[in-house]
Amino acid sequence: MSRPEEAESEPSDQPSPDEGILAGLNAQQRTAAGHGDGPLLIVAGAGTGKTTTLAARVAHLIQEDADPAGILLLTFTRRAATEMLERVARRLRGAMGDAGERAAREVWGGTFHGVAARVLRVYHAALGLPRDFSILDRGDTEDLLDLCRGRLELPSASGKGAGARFPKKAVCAAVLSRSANSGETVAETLETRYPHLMQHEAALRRLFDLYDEAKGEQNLLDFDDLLLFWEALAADPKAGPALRSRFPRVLVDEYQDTNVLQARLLKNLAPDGRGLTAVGDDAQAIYSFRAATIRNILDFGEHYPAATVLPLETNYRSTAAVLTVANAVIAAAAERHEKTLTATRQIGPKPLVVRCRDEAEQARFIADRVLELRESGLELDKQAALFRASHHSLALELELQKRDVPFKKFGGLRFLETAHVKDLLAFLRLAENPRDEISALRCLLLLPGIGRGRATKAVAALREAGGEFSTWADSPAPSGGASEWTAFVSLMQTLAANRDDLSSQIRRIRNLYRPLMEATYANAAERNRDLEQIELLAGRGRDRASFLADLTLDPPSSAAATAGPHEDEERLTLSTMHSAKGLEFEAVYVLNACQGGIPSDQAEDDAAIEEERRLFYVAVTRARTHLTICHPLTRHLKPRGLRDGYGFAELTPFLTPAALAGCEVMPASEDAVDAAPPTPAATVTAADVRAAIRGRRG
DNA sequence: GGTTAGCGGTTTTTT
DNA sequence: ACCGCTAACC
Repeated sequence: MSRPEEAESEPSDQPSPDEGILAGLNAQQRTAAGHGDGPLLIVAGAGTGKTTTLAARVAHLIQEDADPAGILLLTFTRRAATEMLERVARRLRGAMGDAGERAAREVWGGTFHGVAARVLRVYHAALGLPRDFSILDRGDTEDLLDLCRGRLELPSASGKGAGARFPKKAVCAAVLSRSANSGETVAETLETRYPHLMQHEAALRRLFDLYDEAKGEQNLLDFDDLLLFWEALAADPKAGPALRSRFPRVLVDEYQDTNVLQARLLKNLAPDGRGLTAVGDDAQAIYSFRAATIRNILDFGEHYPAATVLPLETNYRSTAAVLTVANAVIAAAAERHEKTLTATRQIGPKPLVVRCRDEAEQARFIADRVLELRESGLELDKQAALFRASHHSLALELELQKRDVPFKKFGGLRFLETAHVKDLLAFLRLAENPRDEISALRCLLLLPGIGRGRATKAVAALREAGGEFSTWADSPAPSGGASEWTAFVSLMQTLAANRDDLSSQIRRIRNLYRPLMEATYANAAERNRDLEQIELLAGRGRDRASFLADLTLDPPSSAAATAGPHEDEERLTLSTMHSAKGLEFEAVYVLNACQGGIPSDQAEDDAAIEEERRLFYVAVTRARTHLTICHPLTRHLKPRGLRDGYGFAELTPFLTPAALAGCEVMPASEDAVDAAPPTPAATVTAADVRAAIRGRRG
């Protein structure tokens, strides 16, 4: 694709041999990539070639003789790490040939959690941790907490009595995780975020203690443990120095979305900041719900007094027209690092703000426009629809389905979080770690004739037998499901031996599970296809433990993204704004840009509204050329305590007059011009009016 | 005693 | 779609 309108071309990862490893970078990028050993913060605005710069910096370090296996590259997603390391390899190949490419593969790249797991598998012995711990995802954490709550005989979550209500498992997990990630005590977290639960502080702390104990006994670590154990190792007076000399270089991407725990970990990995590089943009901080704090990036200079702070301000992604609107959106933010992004791409259409009658019209409009651009040569792969909450895309999904437009959806309920997928994996996880009681319970409860009572007893028997599944063969089969029980016990014994190829193990599980699934789910055939995907995903010769860990730490974001019958078919992207972080598209459609859509109606205090503003900014800055912001005039409302209904929706306040001045505002159809503004219900009804008309006729 | 079916009240964003 | 409760059923 040629883009003659560009004043400057995007930095390239294929340097010509005479320009050296930093070839193709602009002056600001070159300074950042070539910086020495001191602590470095790169404040990189949206689309300013952050990935290019970071990749060049890693390549530069390796060329300057840093041991690639001593470089940690911490990114927000695994995909970001993979992409970055590919770019490092490309640069190094130019400078060092094949040896350079091999060096790039030695870098330890991944998410904080992924790298933590890898570090702990290597250094487990230093902490007296077993090497083969299993990793709990969010759902597992909740289930185990729930189990512990039962053991403590705490009041249940939905008791009818008004005062006695104990928080639900999801809330308990949120409190615990927030406290771990923010560095606050449980009491502080309750006070600041959950004041209505303060009466339960003592009970919650007992619950969390028991949960920790259970994890210890069952050889489990949750997401937060991965970071906490890594931090403990780094902070240790004996092990810490060894870890530091093993990894003298640490580079962190998306630094604005790190939390107190992660900052503490980094401080322990590089106490004076030597070898530390952080890259981020305070204007794109959108993860405070995960305890991320913008203070990390704003206070970098105070945490590391020797720090150099370098900005990247030349935007290579978006046209000037798009950037004008983006700059106006973020200019209204309450607190921010002042920086001005300048565009290199001058020519492009004005962003559109489209008034739609309702969500259905919004869906039709977007589908029309996607196909129109597709006709003019812009592939579906280069277009994306972005929304605040996963369910906002429902109407659009229906419309696309109707018109046979292929799409893949990111964000929201994950493939791995669906019941049938979790069921299948529970068998594998139990075989891998027979002490894992959550997985054991899940498997047992699937079997006919086994409910809570028998399942609990079977788990206890397994524990006492030291994880030998043969102990189950001796106990009597339940009356209602003798054959299933026998098949299950023999399956577990086979899996425990771990002699078959992983995909044949999954095949065996599916054979047992399929009839059970057919009895439970109406759409068993569809679900069975998902399970086939897992079998394919497992591939050949895959190690079971690492397969399970990878799946937990880097879950496939959608079933369609994993594979499917038309794997390489081009598809439109549907994504939550959160999941679109770091990506770019030629054409972006923002859905539900209305009050209650973005900002979400869940956002209440000023800080939350500011974060919604940054989220909207993230969405807008994903667009390279075509930006279409849709605003339905009526919206499905579900206010607390009221019945469902439709209400008038105002345009998002984030499109300030200054931002709107850069846009072309248009209705999607004639209908969309005159939708009713908020009007109180009239005292007369249509029937009254008809009666009056009749009366007037005499 | 223990399992299963049915019902009513919730569901932002994610490693 | 999911959780937790209640009431029928073995």
